[in-house]
Amino acid sequence: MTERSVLNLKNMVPRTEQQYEQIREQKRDLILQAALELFADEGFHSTSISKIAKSAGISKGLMYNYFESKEALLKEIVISGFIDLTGTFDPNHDGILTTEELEFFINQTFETLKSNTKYWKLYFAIMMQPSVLKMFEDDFAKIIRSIFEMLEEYFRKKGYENPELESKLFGAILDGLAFHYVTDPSNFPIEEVKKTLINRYVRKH
Amino acid sequence: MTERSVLNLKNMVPRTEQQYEQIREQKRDLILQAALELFADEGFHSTSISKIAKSAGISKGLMYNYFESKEALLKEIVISGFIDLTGTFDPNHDGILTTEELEFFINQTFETLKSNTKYWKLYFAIMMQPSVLKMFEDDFAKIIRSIFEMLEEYFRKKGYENPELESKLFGAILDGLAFHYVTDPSNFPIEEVKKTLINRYVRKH
DNA sequence: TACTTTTGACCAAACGTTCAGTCAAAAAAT
DNA sequence: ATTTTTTGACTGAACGTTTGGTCAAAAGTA
Repeated sequence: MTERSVLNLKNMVPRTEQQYEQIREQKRDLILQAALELFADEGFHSTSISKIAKSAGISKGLMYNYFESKEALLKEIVISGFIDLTGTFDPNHDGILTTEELEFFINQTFETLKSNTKYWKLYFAIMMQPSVLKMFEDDFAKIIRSIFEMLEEYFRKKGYENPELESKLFGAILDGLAFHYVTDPSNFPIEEVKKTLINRYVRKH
Repeated sequence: MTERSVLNLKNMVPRTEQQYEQIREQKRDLILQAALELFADEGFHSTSISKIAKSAGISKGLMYNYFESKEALLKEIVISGFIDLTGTFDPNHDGILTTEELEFFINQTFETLKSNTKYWKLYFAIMMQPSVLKMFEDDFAKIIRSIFEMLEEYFRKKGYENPELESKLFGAILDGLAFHYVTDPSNFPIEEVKKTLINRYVRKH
């Protein structure tokens, strides 16, 4: 105590920075979680800042201590989620997709589909709204393009007749399955579908 | 004019009513078209009644002469569009899907995808918002269920190992392709994908 | 005149955002 | 040990704006 006061003559801090930082981070996560849930369930425009604040157990005003705006809040949720989602593709970042990596990616995708359904919902909703999508497409485009290039190369290596077509078909199938799953999870045989997909694209050829 | 008044003795406002009706119908279609376009591009909540009115070339107040509310307007667009879309499935309404009918349905689906992209966009956006979807799910559920039942029966008849799984996979693939097409039509090889799909599901087995 | 159609000013409600001020907690001074 | 000072998380009333919806009046048509 006396030590500190000697050491911190200039820096007069009532609560330690660490403490503040910890409180802030926890609360930030709380807000992000509440916002994701509401954005996914009710849509971006139908979800008011007040509703998010209430769901996170804080005041409306405090929201603006943590996030610059409602848009900035959405942006952080969507972009960080997208990076999480696509991060399991080509995990060693060598630009080449092996059979094992593709199987791993499919497995991971279905795993996040179950564990993070809310994010997938939000993602699909955003992809359908050009006025909102503009906020993200720069961030998305690069990642998506590189994924499709690697997929194409994978199918070429595997001897498919039309690799470009096959890569787009594969992407569409994966998104279609995800779409149907989030629309009605209880009636979708996700495990069997996953097996079928792996059999069709990984084991064969 | 004198001619007309002679011809219409009993009906005090006869031919005029016809004219009015025709004008009304035309204007209604104009509004529906403008609204579909805006709802699809900007989203339901971001599209104001004023914007639709301006786009249709009429006043805001007149909108309420043609539609009870903004919600009723959306409802009519979505439901009538959905009926149009699914009407080409089992066209003779005998509850049984033939090979030719399935091929016809796939062709029709891809045709509407190209000619009615805006509707598909709106449909996907709505499917992702439970709070909005509630307005429609009663109307959708019956149709969707019957389609999947017929698909399942089709695959059973064709000798597929797991018809239920296969029908859900087929539905997901079709929606996935539609989703990717409306997201970026210019980069999607829709014709080749259609051929591949028909080859895979109609010609084989 | 009798009618329908059309307009845009108007309303209450809800929105995102701001901000003056409160508070508990901890450091510093006593 | 006690008191004072300093901090930033936190609140909610208030703001300007936009919204879906209404309505009296004007315009058009017979």
